[in-house]
Amino acid sequence: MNQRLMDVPNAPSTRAATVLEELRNAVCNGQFAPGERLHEVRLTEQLGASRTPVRAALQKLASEGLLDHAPNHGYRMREFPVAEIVYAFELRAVLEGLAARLAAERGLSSEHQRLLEQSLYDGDRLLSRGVLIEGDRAAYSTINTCFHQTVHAAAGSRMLQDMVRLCRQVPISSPRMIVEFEYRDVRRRHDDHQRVFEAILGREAWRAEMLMRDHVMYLKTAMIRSLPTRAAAIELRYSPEEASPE
Amino acid sequence: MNQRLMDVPNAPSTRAATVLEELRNAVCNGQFAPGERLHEVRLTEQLGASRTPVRAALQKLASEGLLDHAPNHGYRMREFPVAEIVYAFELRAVLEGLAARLAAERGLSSEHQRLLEQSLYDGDRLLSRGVLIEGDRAAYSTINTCFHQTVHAAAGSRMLQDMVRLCRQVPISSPRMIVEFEYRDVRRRHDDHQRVFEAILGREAWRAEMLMRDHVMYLKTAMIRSLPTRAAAIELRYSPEEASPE
DNA sequence: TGGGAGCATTTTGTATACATAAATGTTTGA
DNA sequence: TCAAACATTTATGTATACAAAATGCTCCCA
Repeated sequence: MNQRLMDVPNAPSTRAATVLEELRNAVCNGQFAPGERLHEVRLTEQLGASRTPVRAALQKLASEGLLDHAPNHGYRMREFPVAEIVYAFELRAVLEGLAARLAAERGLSSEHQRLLEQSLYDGDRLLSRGVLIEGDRAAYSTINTCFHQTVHAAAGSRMLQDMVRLCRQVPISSPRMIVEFEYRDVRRRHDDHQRVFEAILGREAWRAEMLMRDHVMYLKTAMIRSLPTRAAAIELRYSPEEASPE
Repeated sequence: MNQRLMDVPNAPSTRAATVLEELRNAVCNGQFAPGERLHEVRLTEQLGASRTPVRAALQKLASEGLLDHAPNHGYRMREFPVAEIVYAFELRAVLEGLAARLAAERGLSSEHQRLLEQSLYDGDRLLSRGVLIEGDRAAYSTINTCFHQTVHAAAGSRMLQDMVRLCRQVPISSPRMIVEFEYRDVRRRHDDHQRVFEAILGREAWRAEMLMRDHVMYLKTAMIRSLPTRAAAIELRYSPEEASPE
């Protein structure tokens, strides 16, 4: 049986959870400039809760890598240079590649298989018209998320799931990254999904890994293509700093 | 110049930092049984601080994945089945592989190159006797850590470094994993380092990734070999659960 | 005997007062 | 005019009191 079917979806029971959710949204949507300080008392007024839950939220976000914290100096918004955003995609690529491989090695549960087939079917239907219309963007995003999350779940490692989540919540700060959404592009991504699914189902571990990895790398290149200024692209030709390690 | 050379090494300035350090050690060394509850007040007495810093430490450890937390139900020690520990090695393998590739793509700073050469030189010296003596274990551990951390730093991604750190602090609970420490074994690992370094220095990105990845996978197999009971090994022939995803 | 309602206890969540450290601004001396 | 030291302000760290939720227990009743 499906446990927890009747749960109220994500009703934050405690004030700490509410505050955390609001703060995370604010942080991820670029409400704070890089390096900006987040004063506890100011947030207190802004969020309508005492310092305790606010501090809890700040600590959590800091440990997720979104904020910086120095003892007795409070929290600051982290800076996310373009290079770090690109690295997040590289990380996702190897992590999701690993997830696909593990899923192939373990095999799919019937429920996971059903979910994957469902999302492939929905994608087929969406693309069957040959053109994309208003609202398809959100619909495909849902389908896409379902496919990926199911693969992560099928890999069976909580740590892996957590890490992918961390990669995905990196604030795409400056250039409000708009991933391309032309028919050809979505078609390509959907075909990728199809192949990954076949590889997992056929227990072709190595192939599943490579396909998924390249699938995410494709997103990376799309993101880089969408960078508005040439300056951002130049920022990517980083060179190693002479800073001392660790 | 080397900045921060005269720092007192890791003197935890605040009580919260002290408590966090102590609690993390306790948790990682298996002081708590899987599923055991960690009462705030009890820890308060045990650690000699009020609930505030204790709670902060608990929250941090929970967000690192070492503890579980349910609102109004407190914190519990997480369970780490053998499979999850093996997954941690798989994760390390792909993450450190990525680190080696990025280091090769970016190129080494002179300081990073120096550190890598130093650790290789030290390893050579340690192994030149042809046998291992008392104390070599700790010495090689230091050398090994230096090599790996330098590669991570050379990759230039903080998120990557954080994730590797998470992988490395998984509590090796049940079978107090003793990695083999025979001469042949250490020799092999040292040779791996040598090759990885050459690949990075020669900007052979793909080769660096594969070599590092396999280097860590070798550790994984050594760990599995060292599992005491056959029961643990059987535990690895996991099959997908029929649980509902997400 | 079994089950459940209701109270007591325990434990966590929240607010807040106080302590302490940083940052700021001002005064004073050369 | 500048700088160093002191005083003031501000912000974070810590402790604790109170509120609310969960747990466990007793006792009653069918």
